[in-house]
Amino acid sequence: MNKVRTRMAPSPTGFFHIGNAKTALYNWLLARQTGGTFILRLEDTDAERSKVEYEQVVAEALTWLGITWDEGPGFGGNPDRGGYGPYRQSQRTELYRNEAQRLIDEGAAYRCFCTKEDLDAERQRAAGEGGHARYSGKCRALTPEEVAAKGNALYSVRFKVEPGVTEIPDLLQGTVRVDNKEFDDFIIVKPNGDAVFHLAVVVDDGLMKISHVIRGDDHLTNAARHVMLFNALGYDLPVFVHHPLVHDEHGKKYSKRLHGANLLDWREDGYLPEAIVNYLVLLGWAPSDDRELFSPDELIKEFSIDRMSLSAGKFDLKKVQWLNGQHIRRLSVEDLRDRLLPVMAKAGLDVGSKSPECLTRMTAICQEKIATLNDIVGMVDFFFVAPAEYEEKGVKKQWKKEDSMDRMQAIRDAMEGVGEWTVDALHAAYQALAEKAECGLGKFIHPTRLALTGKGVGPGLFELAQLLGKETCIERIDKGIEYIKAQCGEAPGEA
RNA sequence: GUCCCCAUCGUCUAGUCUGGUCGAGGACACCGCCCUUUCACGGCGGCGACAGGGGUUCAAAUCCCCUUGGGGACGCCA
Repeated sequence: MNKVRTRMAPSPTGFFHIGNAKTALYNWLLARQTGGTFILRLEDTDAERSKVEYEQVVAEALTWLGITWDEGPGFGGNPDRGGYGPYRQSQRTELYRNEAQRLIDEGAAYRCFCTKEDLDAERQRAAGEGGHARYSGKCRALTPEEVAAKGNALYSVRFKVEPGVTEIPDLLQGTVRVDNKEFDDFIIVKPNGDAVFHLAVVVDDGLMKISHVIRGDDHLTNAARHVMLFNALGYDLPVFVHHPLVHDEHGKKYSKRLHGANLLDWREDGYLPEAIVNYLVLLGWAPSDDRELFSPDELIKEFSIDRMSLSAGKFDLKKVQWLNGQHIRRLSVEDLRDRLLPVMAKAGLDVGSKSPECLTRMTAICQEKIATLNDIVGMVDFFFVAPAEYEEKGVKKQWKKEDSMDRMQAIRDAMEGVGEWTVDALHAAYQALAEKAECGLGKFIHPTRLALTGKGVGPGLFELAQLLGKETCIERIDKGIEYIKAQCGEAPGEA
């Protein structure tokens, strides 16, 4: 096989779609595992919708995922990278015009003087007759004299579709055959001189020597047009791999309007890029064994086109969450801590007020409990600020019982008595407490948790108390006692 | 409507090419139980699928055909 050259060719017309990410991943994976080249190309031929800031978004999304490109456009005034540039289609218009002219000269394309209005009317009529709209081909037969007679009239360039059958060599789908009569003579250059997508991709893929075109199967029909163009232009045909689209939970193409359609939504929601990479790849590919947890490096090693799936996968939030939790657990504490810091800071927690050791410890006692980075906030907020209020359910259960006050007093005393403030010492103190009262540990642990954190759930109590420090713990127990006096004093619970 | 693609538990899938080892395996979710100071994590168990119909064959989830269902494409968007 010749050197593998794959590309990702998004159009910078908005955010980076989750489906684009999946496509980018397969292209990147193949390039990386074969020692090939991965190319980023910006398909910005639609000047109406393409915007420079969206290019930035593409780069940011790819970078977040850990996808690096070997060739591609320069950003922020930097030069392009790679010997097949430029990598922005808007900078390749000359190339397209020349190739289009070549097609005209060789009789494979022709000028069409029909106006948009003409065509719309034609389409309307066709729709009314139930048939589907297609160009009549009326300019195809224009003689050179007739063309000359048009003078400076605007024209588009159409590709001449010849009768026959076009075969799309697709590594995943097998060879797909389409009868050319399914196509009308499609436009390859707009009247303003800009290339249409079909011409641009083919010229680019051909000239950039792309070996594998891996993309969503919404392009499968387009591929037939592209094959015709490749052949007419005399370029080597790449191998195609059309993979199924990512579907939403209802089985439709994942809509742009859905949360999560924007790849960066996942970063926002506290997901690890490696988890998203893992999930996305698994959505259209399966390993030969039962493993499901893969690091990007492992994916590079294991990925293969022949184990990609043919049917579309619905996006399953629960599974991504699970996978994210798995990846979180696999991180080193320090790594996890560093990823958690910005999340905490963004939530308003003053991380600067804690020592690195303290933050590491905080991370350690939560690592098993969080599914997303964002989950950390509710797990550690009480380390930064004393609880302003207590969870209603907890108060009812822990502080409104007849013996609640006695327990809290006993807890306070026990804490006072703890010499070295360690997890083990605390554990021992509570055990003694429980034994004396002849009940389970929980009877003392839960009221304590409520006083210290204001909540019913969180990290292990002894670990959290140890980190909080003796003084703070006793302070918060006192506050709890005051609260019970004030709120629950006159109205002891029925139990 | 036309063309193209697809079809195994609720979901993602293994198994299909090279029929028998599949009384269909794994994972998420769900439901129990265990562990346990909560929530998680972890462990154990349960529920749960070859879309339907015809063939071919000694034998079909696997091969062929039809039906049905789903998706995608039919732009001077990409």
